[in-house]
Amino acid sequence: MGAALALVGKGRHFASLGIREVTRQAGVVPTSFYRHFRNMDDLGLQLVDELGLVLRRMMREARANVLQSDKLIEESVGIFVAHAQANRSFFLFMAQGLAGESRAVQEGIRSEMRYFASELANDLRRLRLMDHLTDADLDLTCDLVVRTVAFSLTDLLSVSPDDDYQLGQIRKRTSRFLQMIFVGAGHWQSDGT
Amino acid sequence: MGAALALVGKGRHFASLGIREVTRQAGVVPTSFYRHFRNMDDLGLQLVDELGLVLRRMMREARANVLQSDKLIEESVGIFVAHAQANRSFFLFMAQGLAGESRAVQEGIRSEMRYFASELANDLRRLRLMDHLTDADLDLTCDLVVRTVAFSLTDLLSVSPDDDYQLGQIRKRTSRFLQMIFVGAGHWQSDGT
DNA sequence: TTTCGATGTGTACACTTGTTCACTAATGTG
DNA sequence: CACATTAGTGAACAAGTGTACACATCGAAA
Repeated sequence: MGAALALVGKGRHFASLGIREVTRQAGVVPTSFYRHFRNMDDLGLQLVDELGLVLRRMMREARANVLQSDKLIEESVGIFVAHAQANRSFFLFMAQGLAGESRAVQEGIRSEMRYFASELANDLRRLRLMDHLTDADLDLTCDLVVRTVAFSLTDLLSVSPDDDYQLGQIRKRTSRFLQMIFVGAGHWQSDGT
Repeated sequence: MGAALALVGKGRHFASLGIREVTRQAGVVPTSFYRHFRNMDDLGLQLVDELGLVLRRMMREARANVLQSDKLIEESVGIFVAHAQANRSFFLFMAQGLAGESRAVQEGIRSEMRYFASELANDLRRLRLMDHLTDADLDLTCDLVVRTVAFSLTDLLSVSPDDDYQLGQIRKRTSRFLQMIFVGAGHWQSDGT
């Protein structure tokens, strides 16, 4: 799994990786692959599981740091960007998987995003922000937020990991997106604007 | 190019296609490939160019039909979904390319999206909607709109092309997203919040 | 009608690929 | 200690891969 991630991190697309290639990168003979996975799709699925852990770690850190801040959004986006940097290959894999060729991986990643969105909704409910929204509309908002952040992965991962200026731009732009969404949610009348 | 698209339409990922595979699908001998393209990346780039034409056609149709409607958003989303259905493989290719393995294709698709966003901004300016926004903030809004619609491709293309119920759900959800964004833009003060 | 440029063909070569099978080394449990 | 499980090995095979080169076909311009 580490080898596959490493190749993805080097710019390859997961769908184009082969068994031999992965085992070569892992410094192991091709047949060893079958001790752990049935095929590449299987490997992909297990990567999705690990991705879930990474996302949960990120969420925990966000919850710990964000509450005491008055700039919820900037702080959260900052943490997201930091994690995306620290786990570049994982997030690259995630971005690829959304339109990947394995239906199962695709569904796995979507499901992680749904979970993330629902946790976000819970947090907002707990903080009594957006109290005027129905549950359905709060879910809608959180889904949109998560999508927007996820899309920013494609920006994030296409710039050099140490181009601090561009990174800052992306952080700022993503924060503005979220601000605009929350302004919209703040003025949203739950019965058709 | 048609053969490559056909394979993508069948669920394959563009990054995993090989020259021989494509020529086989095209009913032509492998060496013929080199009469038209230097390699697969080259083919990808030419596909992006054609994708540009498809998008422009869509934009034209949207402009023709949307002006006389009071439901700008629903109408536009409807046209988008219809085109995505009619050119499934093209849009599949677009969704894949955003996180694809060819940097050039990636940049090409982004650039199409930028163009699309800027045209949208022009239209909104011409219609004198969102007149209170600075140019920069209008661009921001349109970028967010285009991203949101683009992301909905991953929903759209993962359901069966003739599951009308799901299709309707996606159309409705995407419309709500855009409504929320425009409510946000409508209440946006161009100097912070 | 000849000539030319674009497209397609057939053969060939050196690799790479997924998967199989029987075998060996390491690991931790009774 | 012995034993069972797990992980890794090496050789083998049929099939597929990218690419090179010389040759054939065809439509249009001369």
